[in-house]
Amino acid sequence: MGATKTDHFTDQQNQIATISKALGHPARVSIIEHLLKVNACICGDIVNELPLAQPTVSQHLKELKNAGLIKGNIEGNAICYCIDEKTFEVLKNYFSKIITTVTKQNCC
Amino acid sequence: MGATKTDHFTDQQNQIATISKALGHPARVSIIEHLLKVNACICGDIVNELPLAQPTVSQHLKELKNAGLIKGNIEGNAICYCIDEKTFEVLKNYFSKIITTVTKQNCC
DNA sequence: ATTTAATATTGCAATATTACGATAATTATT
DNA sequence: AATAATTATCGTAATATTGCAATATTAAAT
Repeated sequence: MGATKTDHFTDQQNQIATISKALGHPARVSIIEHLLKVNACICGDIVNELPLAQPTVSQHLKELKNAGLIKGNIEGNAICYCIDEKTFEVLKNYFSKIITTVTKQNCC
Repeated sequence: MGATKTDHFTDQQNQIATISKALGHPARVSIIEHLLKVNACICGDIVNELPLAQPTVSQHLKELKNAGLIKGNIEGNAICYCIDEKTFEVLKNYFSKIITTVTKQNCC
């Protein structure tokens, strides 16, 4: 089959999975790091930075945006993309909770 | 094509992507949460908890293990799986760094 | 109104993932 | 040694992802 039965899982589980999935490709991690490096938000020169064609980069940006990891503001005919910390905080808080819960218990 | 050119990205970018990808499926997030819930580490009753067949669960466990998110200890004829905090800490620290870097800069 | 520049969309091929039935492997119990 | 219990692997079908050329869209500049 191959159908992912999202309806069998909680909203939070699906949310964490969706965000994580968006970060599950090195090109998208690389885009995030580039947006971080250029201090202010940047637009289309991500294409020049990555070894990928323009449509491919555009597609990756779309996925990051859908996951809420970046936001894009139209500036003239260019689009200014930048990181959306809120979504990263969701992940960070989730993992923090896991870590503190685990260390309290004795395992294997 | 569809080939993911991992060699074009840094080791850290590939590492973050690999770990994130493993968490990029609600079933695997659900497995992590179940391991967390049952306090001590648990073995095969994950199959009973999830709406998935035994081979599917086994496959998901394998991916979580390959990503370093869980570890499995043989206990008799069963296998005791538990969370490996170290890998979650890698993610947490990475996202923490992103968050602090972003909030320092003014964006869009 | 054309042209130019920047980004998105479409269409398609290659590959990867997901899921599960059937079966194998491993170990404990009888 | 045979059986039962537990987990892994194989094979395979359905679906999703990745990547890019070609093309469309959008907005500024001429």
